Amino acid sequence: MSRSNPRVLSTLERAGGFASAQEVYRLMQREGESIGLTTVYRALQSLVNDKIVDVLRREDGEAIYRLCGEAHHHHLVCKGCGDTVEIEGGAIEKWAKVMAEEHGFREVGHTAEIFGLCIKC
Amino acid sequence: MSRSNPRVLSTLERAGGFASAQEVYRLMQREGESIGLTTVYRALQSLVNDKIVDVLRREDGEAIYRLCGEAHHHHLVCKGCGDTVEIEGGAIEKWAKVMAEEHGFREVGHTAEIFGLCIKC
DNA sequence: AACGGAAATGAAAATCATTTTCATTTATGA
DNA sequence: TCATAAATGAAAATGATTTTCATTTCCGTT
Repeated sequence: MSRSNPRVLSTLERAGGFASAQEVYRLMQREGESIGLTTVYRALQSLVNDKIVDVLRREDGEAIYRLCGEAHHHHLVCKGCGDTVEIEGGAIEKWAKVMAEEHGFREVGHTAEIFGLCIKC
Repeated sequence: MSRSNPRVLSTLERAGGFASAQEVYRLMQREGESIGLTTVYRALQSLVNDKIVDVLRREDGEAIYRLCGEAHHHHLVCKGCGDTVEIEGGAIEKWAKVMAEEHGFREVGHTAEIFGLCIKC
């Protein structure tokens, strides 16, 4: 059931913990690993399901994957270079909770991301 | 030079200020407007260049456009039936601003969504 | 060791948004 | 009126991602 291919995971780690499926694939090719693009996609999806990996979007819409700690957090992403800072989301948690209650929603989750230009860009 | 087709802009407005290129196109078709998909894409790009329109990404990577002036709001989406409630995000705005400043980010935007099960589901 | 079914694999084809090409039409201004 | 630039859109190209499907690998059971 678990298609979380460990070779894909370790390649993603080696990539600095931040790469697209295509990049992971190319990296593995270059390193002589024998793997199919499809398998890379499936492994990444699986890692996302297992919450081992996070998925974001580049400005051009390409999905990028990265290792993710267990703690629930949010991201501050640079539109220019893609640099990412993990940030605290206490305010969001509260906001989501309040809003959901106000409208009678249960089993509530949320997503939140901030993007802008970092100092270097 | 300005390809900011006014018909596209007005359709985007009518769409609630939030739609993908494909959706704008379909909407215009349905309303009997004669326009090509290519032109819709070009018009939207142009509107973005002119800072009349903002571009974001859906979770699936599709680009969605919205009027810059539109009151910025967020969504509370039901996982069961898909019902959506527009909600105020004052807390988020502040949070995003503070976080961005803390890390020296400029030209900051954000996305935030809450999902859960509504009363009916 | 041999068998059988479930899961994993990957090549090739399909999908889908978006971009590019290019021939045609429309607008503009000298 | 003419000439040239800009706009248009159909069709083809692109590129990421998903699906299909035949094959292979694993594993537990005889």
